[in-house]
Amino acid sequence: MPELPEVETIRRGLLKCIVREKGGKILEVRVEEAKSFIGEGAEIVGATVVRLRRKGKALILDFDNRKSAIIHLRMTGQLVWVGKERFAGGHPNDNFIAELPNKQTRVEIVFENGTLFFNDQRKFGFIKVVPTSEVEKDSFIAKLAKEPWEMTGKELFKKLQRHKGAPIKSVILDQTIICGLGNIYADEALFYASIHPRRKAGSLSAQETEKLVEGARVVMERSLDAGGSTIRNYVKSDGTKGDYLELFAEVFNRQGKPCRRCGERIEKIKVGGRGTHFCPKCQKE
DNA sequence: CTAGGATCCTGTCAGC
DNA sequence: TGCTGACAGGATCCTA
Repeated sequence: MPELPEVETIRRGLLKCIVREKGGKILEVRVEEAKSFIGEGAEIVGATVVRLRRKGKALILDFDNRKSAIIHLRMTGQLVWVGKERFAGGHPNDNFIAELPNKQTRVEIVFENGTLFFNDQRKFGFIKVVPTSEVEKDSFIAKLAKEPWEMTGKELFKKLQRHKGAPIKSVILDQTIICGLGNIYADEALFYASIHPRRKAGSLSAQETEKLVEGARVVMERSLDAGGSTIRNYVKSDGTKGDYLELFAEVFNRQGKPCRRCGERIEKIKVGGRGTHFCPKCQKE
């Protein structure tokens, strides 16, 4: 579930918790689910986090011993820091505020000043320890395309021609084409650009493609602004769950509700096996 | 090479 | 109250 803005929000939040002296050294790594941790926990015991990076939806912890941890949350992963303060991000469920560890806790990284919990209901996510020099060679990282802020409309337009028969929604979900969008922001970006999600990628004009890249930037920035504060509120709260989607989503999860641009009812269909939300009037096929 | 579907896994919700 | 099937903010693997 977590897409680029959620991962970036986690990165910013964890900067204050685990980098250098903030979290201190790692004392112990507890792996509760073997498939959630690739490598040996012992490789990072005694190490300190010196840098937190993000590549698309992947979070990268660089340690002071030439090792790095690549973390991918996939659908239901979440990271919860429990120290003096509590900070949580990723898949929004009750684990944000629940007692930890619990049934969904897959890995615990115990620092001197707190513990980082990696929870993941569906076990699709993972933490992978590799030499820092090998991060860029990782099979997933190496294939990542540019993020929308670095990509021009022209570049995307050119890439679309190689997948001209596929629905545009499916194409922009492919991280090797454009990096960072997931199911929410793909729908939101298409709405922004007034493009029907089932349109063949090859049918988009250069101008539409330009608008689509712009939309990707805008909707993710909007979420970044909303997400950061909402997650803080979420954690600080007494247990009330705020739906931060409501703060920025125009179409996602709004099926049956009126389009904020034209009043038409938002529809939900299936595209490439994924639930897809759009306005039939603003986004003509 | 591309496009599309199945698959990994657990949990929740709607409908009977 | 069970049971069943659909679905879930991701990515990869397999097949045609």
